[in-house]
Amino acid sequence: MLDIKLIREKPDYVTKALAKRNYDVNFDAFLTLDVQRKEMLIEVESLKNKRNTVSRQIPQIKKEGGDAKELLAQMKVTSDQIKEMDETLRGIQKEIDTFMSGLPNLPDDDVVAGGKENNEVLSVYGTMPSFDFEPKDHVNLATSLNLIDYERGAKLGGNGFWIYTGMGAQLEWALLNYFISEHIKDGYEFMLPPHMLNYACGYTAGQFPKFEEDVFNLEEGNFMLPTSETALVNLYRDEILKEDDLPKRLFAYTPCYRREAGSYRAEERGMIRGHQFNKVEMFAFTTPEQSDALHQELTKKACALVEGLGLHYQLSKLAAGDVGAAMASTYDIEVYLPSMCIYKEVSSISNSRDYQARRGMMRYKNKDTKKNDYIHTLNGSGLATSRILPAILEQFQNADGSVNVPKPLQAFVGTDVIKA
RNA sequence: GGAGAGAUGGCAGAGUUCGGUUGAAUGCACUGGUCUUGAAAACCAGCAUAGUGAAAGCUAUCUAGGGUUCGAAUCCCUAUCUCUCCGCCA
Repeated sequence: MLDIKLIREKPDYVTKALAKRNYDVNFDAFLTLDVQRKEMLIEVESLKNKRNTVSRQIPQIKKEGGDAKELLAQMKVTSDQIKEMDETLRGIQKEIDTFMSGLPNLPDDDVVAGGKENNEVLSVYGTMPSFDFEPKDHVNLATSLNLIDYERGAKLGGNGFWIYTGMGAQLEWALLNYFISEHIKDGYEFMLPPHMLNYACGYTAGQFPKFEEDVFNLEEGNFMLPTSETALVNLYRDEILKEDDLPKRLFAYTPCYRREAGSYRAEERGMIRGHQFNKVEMFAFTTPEQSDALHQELTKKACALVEGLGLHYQLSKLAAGDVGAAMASTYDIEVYLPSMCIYKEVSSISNSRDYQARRGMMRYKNKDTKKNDYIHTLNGSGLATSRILPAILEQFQNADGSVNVPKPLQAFVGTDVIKA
């Protein structure tokens, strides 16, 4: 949610900032409505004041044996008037809320305009792997090494599901263990949240109402979380934290459930895009002053994890149009997939600033001003194992079809090379 | 799944029987002050959120949403959540 005051005071500034996302808005009608709301509000409030004042006098009049009949009749009229106006006002308020909740976050000043094509590669780690043999793709490798059972996965869950089997499951689990133990080492608090969340969680995260179609909804009204960010961001919804409690550094492991309706499955074979994948997610709650530093910290952590595995990757800063609606700034870590000759996202590290905090009323008591200010929320994958595993298979494959196990995983897996 | 109890400020906890200046007693926590070499204790003062206004103030909020009433924390309906007992169960 954007600050409505900012829209009132500097509508052109907001329009311009959103234009960087290729998002067109005109605030004229909205501002008219906003003024209308305010005028009406002042009117009802004065009516309510009248009602309250008179109501308070009535017991006194009765006590003195006076006749309040006429007053009561008058107040009945006033009361009905109030009810009617409140109704209209509710309608206007709802219209305003709907409009406000649909607006995406303002990109930071240093985020460049435009879409994906304007993403900027900041750094590259390692060298592009080269093979003196014909390298296989991860589907081929995962199948021939019996790491993943795609067919039976589809039999069980349908298209977009797979089964980690044997060493594949061990490898996946080893990745999770590696990430988790690194985060614990860094002093982040480990959370295992519910996988089914209520509507308010999706709203606060900024996914609802716009992206309701992207998640699996349950009959009970809850939905399956598309990322643990959706759970973590709601931890302190409707709460006021102490400034000394910030920043809070957390991480969670959950599977992520996504519809991925009408997506690129055909061209993205294997486990690049599924309805369920594993991810360890980092999350931070900070004061506005701390959030830039935390953004750097989370990014560094995510990079360190990929580097620890020895994978060749690049770090990009996203252009405004590629940044998620709830975010102000995002770095992507993209790992190289030889079979597709592309860099594929394994981590997105974003600063939402106060956008999510406004939606979820998350504040902290400012020590200096004694006022309640909105906190800043940041999130970053650390990391999506289901995207990392294909990269490991493809980047570390040998001519004989075996795959070298990255050092940090060897203890968990119990071997340094996976053979058929 | 069945039966019952409950939800009040940062926390605890009155108020709900019998609707009337109750945005809400009291305690704790927190903030400032007095005292003290310093601290503790004691004492004094302050301390919910949001909207609106230059301010005084006004309006709303006692889980949420409806209703009754001149007036609702208090009465009625619905939803959500929590707890207890029974049943079932990893």
